[in-house]
Amino acid sequence: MSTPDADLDDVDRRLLRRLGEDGRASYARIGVEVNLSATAVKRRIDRLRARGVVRGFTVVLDPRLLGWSTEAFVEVYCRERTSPEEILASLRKFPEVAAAWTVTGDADALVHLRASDTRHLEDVIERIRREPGIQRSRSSVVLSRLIG
Amino acid sequence: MSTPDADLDDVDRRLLRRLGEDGRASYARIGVEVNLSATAVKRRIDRLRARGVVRGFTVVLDPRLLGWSTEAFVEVYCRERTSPEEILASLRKFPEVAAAWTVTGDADALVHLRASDTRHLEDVIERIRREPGIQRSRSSVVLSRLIG
DNA sequence: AATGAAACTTGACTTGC
DNA sequence: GCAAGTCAAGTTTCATT
Repeated sequence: MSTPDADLDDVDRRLLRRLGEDGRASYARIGVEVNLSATAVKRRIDRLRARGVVRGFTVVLDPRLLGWSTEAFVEVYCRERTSPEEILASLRKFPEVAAAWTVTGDADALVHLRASDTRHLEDVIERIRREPGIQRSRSSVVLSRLIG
Repeated sequence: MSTPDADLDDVDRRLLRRLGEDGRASYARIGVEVNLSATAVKRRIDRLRARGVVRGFTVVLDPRLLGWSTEAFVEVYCRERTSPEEILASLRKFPEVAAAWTVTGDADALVHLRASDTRHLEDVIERIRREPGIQRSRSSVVLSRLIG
C-alpha cells in the first residue's frame, strides 16, 4: 500500500501540473518550464508511471458537443478474481464511460455512462456485458441531475 | 435541444476512442489504426479541437496518491409521492453531497458523497436517512476511481 | 549530459471527389 | 471547396555512451 503523496518532490509536482494542463506537451517543452533536460523529464515521467502515480494519458472531451446527454449508472458484477486493472482495461475501450469506480457491496464496479440516446445506451451496456471478466450488470437510467 | 452527434463521423469516433486510451499516441500510430495518414489524423484532431469537441489532453493520476477524500454512492429510496423537488430540498442541506441524480429502477435517487473519512461518511448517511420523505438507502463505498 | 538514428510533427503543395 | 495524400524540414524521442 502506498501512502498519499508518496515521495513526490517539487519538480514532480510541477511536471504533473504541466501535464495536467496539456497531456501532449513535449518533454522538451516541459523541461524548459521545470529547468530539466528533455531526457530527465522523460525519466521522471517513466518513473511516475512505473510507480503507478501516472496511470496514463487521455483526451478531454466536451460531452455536450458530443450530443451524449442520455446518462446511466451501471453496477457491474465481475467473475471471481477479476482485478481492478482488468476492469479498467475493459472499460477504457468505451468512450461512453464518463467515470467508473470500484466499490464495496454487491457490485464490483459502478460505471457512469453517457450516450446519445437510449438506443445508444442499450448498445454500450450490451457491449460492456460481453467483456471478458464481466458477468452481469444492473442499470439505472438518469432521469434528471439534481446536484453536481 | 437535440444535439445529434454533431457531425462526428465514424473515423472521428474511432480516433477519439484511441485518444481516450492513450492521449499521447502519435498521429502516425493512430493513423495506422483508423486507416488515415498521420497528417490527416492531425488535421481531424485540430478540427475537433477548434470545434470544441476536444477540450484538451491530460494526464490520468492515481487518486489514492493525491490525498482524495472518502467517497460513496448512496441509492436513496423514498416514500410514495416524494417529488424530485423534495429530494433535492433534502439533499441540498448536505455539503457532503457532491452530486445527485434521480434515476429509473428500484431506487429513486443516486447520491455521490464525499467525506473526510469513513466515520464522517457514516455520519452523513445516517443524517440523510433521517430526512423526511426518505425511507431507506443502500450504500457503496468507493474503493478506487478507475476513470473520470 | 551529450550524441545520433529513428520516429514524430507540421506546413506547403498536390490530387481527387 | 473540402478532405485526404505526399513530401520535406525541423523537432522530439530514446538507447547508448
